[in-house]
Amino acid sequence: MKKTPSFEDGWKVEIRRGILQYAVLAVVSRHKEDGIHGYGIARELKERTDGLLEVKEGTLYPILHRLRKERLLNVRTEKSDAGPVRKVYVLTGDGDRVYRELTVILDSIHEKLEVLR
Amino acid sequence: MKKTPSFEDGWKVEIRRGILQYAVLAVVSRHKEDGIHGYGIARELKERTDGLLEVKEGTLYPILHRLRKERLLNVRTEKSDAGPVRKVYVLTGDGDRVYRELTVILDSIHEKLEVLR
DNA sequence: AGAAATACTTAGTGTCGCTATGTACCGCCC
DNA sequence: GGGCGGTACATAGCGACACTAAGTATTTCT
Repeated sequence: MKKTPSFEDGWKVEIRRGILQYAVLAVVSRHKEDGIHGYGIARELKERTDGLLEVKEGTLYPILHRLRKERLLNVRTEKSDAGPVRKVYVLTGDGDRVYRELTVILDSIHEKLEVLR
Repeated sequence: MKKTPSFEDGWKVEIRRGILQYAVLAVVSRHKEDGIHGYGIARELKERTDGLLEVKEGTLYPILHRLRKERLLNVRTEKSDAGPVRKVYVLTGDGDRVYRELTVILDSIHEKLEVLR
């Protein structure tokens, strides 16, 4: 039985767009010098937002690839004590700059939406 | 000379996704019984958000068509004193319900993003 | 050996905002 | 009466991206 996406599902997908990339930057940013690996990002996103910003792997890894291509993240590899080699991400200088700019934009949008109400 | 979209442009496009449809609902919601026509929505969105949520017509009208198809908006026509016939939009019962649900979701996302920082 | 958790990858799909263009009606002014 | 600017709506084509779904690979525990 194929699950047809409900209208509400659609809204949630759309609203998440863009926000997710910002959320990833935010999580990486909290792990300043040490960095954090993809799987860990997924875990934090889920746990620290009570499941609201949970991401599937097929969503997260493309985001990480993009952010790396844009030079917002650097990657290094690291052996894991349980599982295959990890890719550990840290913010670049640009990444930190963009993250802070986006914070301003998002706050501003939220403020304007309140004005509209 | 073709203008290649910058990285920052890309972010703004993504972050607006979904938000715009909510913003349209918000504007229509403020004009409860009287309703408001498309062009007026565009004007309000631009003026009341200091240009931040300005929409081009090619963006707005598809949104209105979608919202109508989803039965969140009703339409009636109305003669204009300057220009062609207007389509005046009002929220349906469903529209009002979805608008309020989305308000909760958006506030919640904003709150969770602050937790992530 | 098999299961389970960890960890990353990628192909295919649908949606949506944007650009660009087209259509059409009105009032004003020379 | 013809042009112009503002009003008002419609749509084709495009690129970006989250999602679904499936696959690969490594380690630990039983």
